[in-house]
Amino acid sequence: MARRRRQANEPLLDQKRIVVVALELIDKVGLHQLTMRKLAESLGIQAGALYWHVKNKEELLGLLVDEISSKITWPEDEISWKEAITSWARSFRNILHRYRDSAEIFNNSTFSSSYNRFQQIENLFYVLSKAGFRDEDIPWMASMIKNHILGFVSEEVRFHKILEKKDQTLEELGEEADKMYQTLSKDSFPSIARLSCYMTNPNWDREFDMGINVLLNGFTVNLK
Amino acid sequence: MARRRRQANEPLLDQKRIVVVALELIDKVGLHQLTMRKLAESLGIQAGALYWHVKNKEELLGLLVDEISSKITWPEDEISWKEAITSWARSFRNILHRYRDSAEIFNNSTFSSSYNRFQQIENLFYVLSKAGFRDEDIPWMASMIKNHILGFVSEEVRFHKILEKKDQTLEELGEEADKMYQTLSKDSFPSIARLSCYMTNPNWDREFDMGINVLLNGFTVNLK
DNA sequence: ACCTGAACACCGTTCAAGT
DNA sequence: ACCTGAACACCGTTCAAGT
Repeated sequence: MARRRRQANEPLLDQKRIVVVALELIDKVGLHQLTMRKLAESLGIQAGALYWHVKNKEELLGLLVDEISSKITWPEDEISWKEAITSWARSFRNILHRYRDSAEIFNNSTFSSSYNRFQQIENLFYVLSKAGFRDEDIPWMASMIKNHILGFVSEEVRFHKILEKKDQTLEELGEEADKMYQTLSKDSFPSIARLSCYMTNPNWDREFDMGINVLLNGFTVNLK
Repeated sequence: MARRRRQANEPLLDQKRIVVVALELIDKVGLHQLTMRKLAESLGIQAGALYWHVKNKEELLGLLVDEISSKITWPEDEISWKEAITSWARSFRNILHRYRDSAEIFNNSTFSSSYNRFQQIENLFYVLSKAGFRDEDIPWMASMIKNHILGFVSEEVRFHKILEKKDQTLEELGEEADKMYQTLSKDSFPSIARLSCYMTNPNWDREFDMGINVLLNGFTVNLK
């Protein structure tokens, strides 16, 4: 297959390339190290040039959300609405894990028009509608599902980051735990003390699915 | 009551005063304008002095979360577990609305030992435990409730901010809507088009309570 | 139309030195 | 012990000028 040669006047940049390289950069250095200047360096251009293609950093983050959203998959149409939403939710979670810090990007991005995000919402609305829920309830139900997924994965990531940190500097484990049990003294927080083993050793996959089940059953009980 | 005079050697700063002034500053200028330098100016000291009292900005944000958490109230012990959690959730939501951008602060703060946050978790665990749920399920159930509240309020705030912006620069309304219906053309997104009236005109109070109900009923169905 | 070069107005954090 | 002064190593964004 003949590779297309770069035209003399062909621009070095376009939004797609910026987005792809930005995601690669985040994968390497993390979201809080993604700067317009470092992104420009990765692209081999000056920082100012980015502003010809995107309005500002906020818009760039919106484009990243859109790109990531495009990877989320829906199952075939043959199954029940509960199976469909569960399958979609799992795909969403997997994608959030595939792109470093992407849950944080989703949380911080101000809602704006975005084709692939709307595609996901459209599908979710469609499935809930076909399931027989009332039009006026569907948007906030969809929103609850989305919030659960993003909140859940955010917590997973927070947890993993703490573990990583403790592997690096092992003395912080003791230091942190000390601080805990200084102010916290088991007497003041008996329930936390009793349940702490379940907090520090969660079964993420199971709890994610349980959460989805709680929502879907809750919807059925309340609204059907 | 005699007001205590400032001792000659009494420090200008302590964590409590820093936290209070930081919250005031956020109330005036918003979270993304809270900088260590502006905070120092509000306190009448140099920026570097802050680092004697807090490790860094992240720790400061953690202290803010703790301070805000201390304002959330639990009802008396006489009522059912569902009423208790509903009442607490409403209080949490009210507090998040009382402190500007506080949902964002909660979302971005990495979990650390904090007395008042633990107080809330302890109470939530206690109520769920007394309600008869299994120990191993309580932490992720509590987490779901928290995620719903934070996600819900975050969306409320996003929504309000969009409305504010559109009041200021009214031409953006048309521009934004244009962008929408250019890429979105109602044919591609029929469900969104049909439900958009419920998206742009939500009944926040009702939908918040409905969400809590969905969770509590879902818990009952799945786990009891 | 697209990009460079250079500037503007900021940041968080550190640290010797003062008191 | 607590704070100042000043620096270090950065940011996002703008914009005349080049091609």
